[in-house]
Amino acid sequence: MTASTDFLAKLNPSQRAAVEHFCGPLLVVAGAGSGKTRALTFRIANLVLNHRVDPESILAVTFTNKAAKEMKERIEVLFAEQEAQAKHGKSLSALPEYEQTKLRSHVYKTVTKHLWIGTFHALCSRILRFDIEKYQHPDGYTWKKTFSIFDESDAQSLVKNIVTKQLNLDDKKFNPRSVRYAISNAKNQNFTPAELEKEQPNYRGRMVADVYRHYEKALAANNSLDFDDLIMIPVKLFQQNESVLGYWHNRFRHILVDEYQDTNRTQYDLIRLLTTNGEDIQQFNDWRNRSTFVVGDADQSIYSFRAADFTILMNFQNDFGDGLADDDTRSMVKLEENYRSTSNILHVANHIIENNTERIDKILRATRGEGETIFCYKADDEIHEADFVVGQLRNLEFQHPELKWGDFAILYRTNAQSRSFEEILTRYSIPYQVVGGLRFYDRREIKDVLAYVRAIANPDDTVSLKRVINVPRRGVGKGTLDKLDQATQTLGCPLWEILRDEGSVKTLAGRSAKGVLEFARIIKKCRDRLDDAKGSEIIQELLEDSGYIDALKAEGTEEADERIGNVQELYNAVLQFEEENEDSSLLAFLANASLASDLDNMEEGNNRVSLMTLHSSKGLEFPVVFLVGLEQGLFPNFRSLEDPAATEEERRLCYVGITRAKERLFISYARERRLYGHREPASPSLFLGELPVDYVTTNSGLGMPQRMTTPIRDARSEREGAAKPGSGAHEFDWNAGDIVVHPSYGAGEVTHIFGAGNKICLAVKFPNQGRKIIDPKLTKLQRAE
DNA sequence: CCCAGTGTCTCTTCC
DNA sequence: AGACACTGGG
Repeated sequence: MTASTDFLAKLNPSQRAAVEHFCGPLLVVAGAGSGKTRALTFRIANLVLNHRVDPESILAVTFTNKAAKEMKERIEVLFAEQEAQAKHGKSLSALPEYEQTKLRSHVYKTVTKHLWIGTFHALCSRILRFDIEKYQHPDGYTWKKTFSIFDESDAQSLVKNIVTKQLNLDDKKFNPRSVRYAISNAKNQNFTPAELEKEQPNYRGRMVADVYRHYEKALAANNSLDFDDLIMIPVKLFQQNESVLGYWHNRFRHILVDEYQDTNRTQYDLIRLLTTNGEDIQQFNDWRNRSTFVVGDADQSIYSFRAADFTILMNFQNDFGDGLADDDTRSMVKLEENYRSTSNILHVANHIIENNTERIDKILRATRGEGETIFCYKADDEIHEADFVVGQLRNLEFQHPELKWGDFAILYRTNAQSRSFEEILTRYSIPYQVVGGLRFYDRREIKDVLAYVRAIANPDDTVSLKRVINVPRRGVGKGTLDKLDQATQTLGCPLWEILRDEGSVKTLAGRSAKGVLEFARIIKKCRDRLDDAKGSEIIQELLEDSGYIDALKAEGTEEADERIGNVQELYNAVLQFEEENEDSSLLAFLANASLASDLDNMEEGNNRVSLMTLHSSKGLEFPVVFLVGLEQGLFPNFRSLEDPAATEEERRLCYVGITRAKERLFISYARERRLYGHREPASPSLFLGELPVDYVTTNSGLGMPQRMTTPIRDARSEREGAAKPGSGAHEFDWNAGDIVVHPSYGAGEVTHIFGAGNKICLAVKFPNQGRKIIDPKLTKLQRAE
């Protein structure tokens, strides 16, 4: 392959600086629509083409599987283009189709196949397939390569069982869901049960830690991991085993992380360990042939509910970087040109996000024309709202021949809001796709079949065995299951150890023994073929043998037919997986299925209106966006109303939604909405009051939403006064531990200092408000003694 | 052991 | 309104 720089000419200067930065740390602060995916893909291409980096030593972390797939695709095209120029002196598209295919498959074999691109979860599960057997849990548990990945409902029923059955706790006080959430949170911060207990030294903390301990034991007994383990266990393994860490550290010399503002503590630890080989981050400076390149935007941090912490991004300069101010630093680049949206849309977005106090200074410059104004619609109820949206949709599609159904998106805060839109879209026969909600892999029949497969691949997976031991009905009821359970507890062995032994089953199960033995026979038979048969063959056999399909056929209902169809689709997915993947084992397929999100199925070019939550929409863009349900309690969600930090996250979510739009943006809300089957009055969202009046047209005059007076507003007016040049941060020399007084939050303690020079930001902990990030240039802080 | 009928809770957001 | 867990009669 010939070295080439002409593809870099397509980049703007800051993009180019980011892409061409070779070794060392780099933070790319990339606003919405500033071409960060482009920077990432071009960077990978540049590393391989111009710096001769071995594709195997590149690790790129994306936020979704879909993004990973797209990135591989784009890199493949980029390389094929280079080769087409070098070999044929023509552009790729000018070549005959068979030449194109040939080139692309060559690129696949030599480059893209060897790149590790994926989500934290997918990449970590790959690492674990190599190394999990070397991991030692502090309580002595170990795992095998055949581990299962439990989904959220598996995890929750495990927790419920521990709370109610094993520890006899009151499940009102220790609601399994919130306990599970607390455990997940602990794992996302790389806390062991003991560390969690230390963090919360009270009765509840002790109890949750105890559940956590039992939960770990149960996972180990099933040779299973939950989602959080996929990341935490590699981290703990790296911390305890130098040679394992050394291997991966040497292998991954160029690390790229997208959406860095949404990483949590454990994910950060992983990146840090891989970069420094376990050396203290402050001491580490051996960047020869190595880079750690992260891209993010603190204004788009929307995952704090799964322990994402955007101060990790703000700390990058101190952690990995040179810690110098913007003008001098060599470890930060800002992408501030927005290529996506009209300037009207951008203005509205910028205006909204300015209401947040927790942010770093960033300008998003428009590169496009003004465009249309934003339209804000007040509806009577959610049906009327859907009528409005679909009416606009049809109008625009009719009037603008260039607009296709696939160019429209309806974005909402909660999945439950999709229904009213679906009904009306169906009525007008407009094709649509709902992204999210019930995942394909979460359907009952799919989970059943996958439970069979998991049980076959992982003999210790008792949870899966129990799920399907009586599916279809084999006369194995609760009584029998209890007896089997008891036996496993007494013997301390997995369920399968009992099932495999005919004598034991006959003794324990009595009349049900026949069904249990039949089940055991099926599992065993399929398991025996694991080594020599293809996964698809085993599944086919399983579906016949188990009578699963026959039982559905016998039902004869429309619902059962649909389930049969879904199972068929699953089978097709296995076939496709085997075709597309190097490692096409059932284990690999299962991992893929566990980590698949509904977004991954979303197809572009199938020309359907997209319906999805704001969270799912991150990273996407649409010519026309409808942002719906802007009501207090819905968006911002009622759980965040009391907490200013949570409200700010909702506002970032709103910012994400607005910045998805390229040409047109519609915002809507209803006066009344159905909730739990009852009509409830609704009031306009706080965010409506923050829209810049001159940029918005409405159907009801703009007096409507009352502006809320909150401390946040006060902080803003403060800011306008203070943001003059001259009033600098140089006056003060800030230190961690300083006590300051904030105009609206009162006294607090400085805990961190971000940035340097006149670009300094402070993290201040207020007794009642929690931690805030404050720019002392914008908000006057008084120093207290 | 299985089914049908009743009661309970829920709507954050996702890998 | 709808999904899901629990209970009691067959």
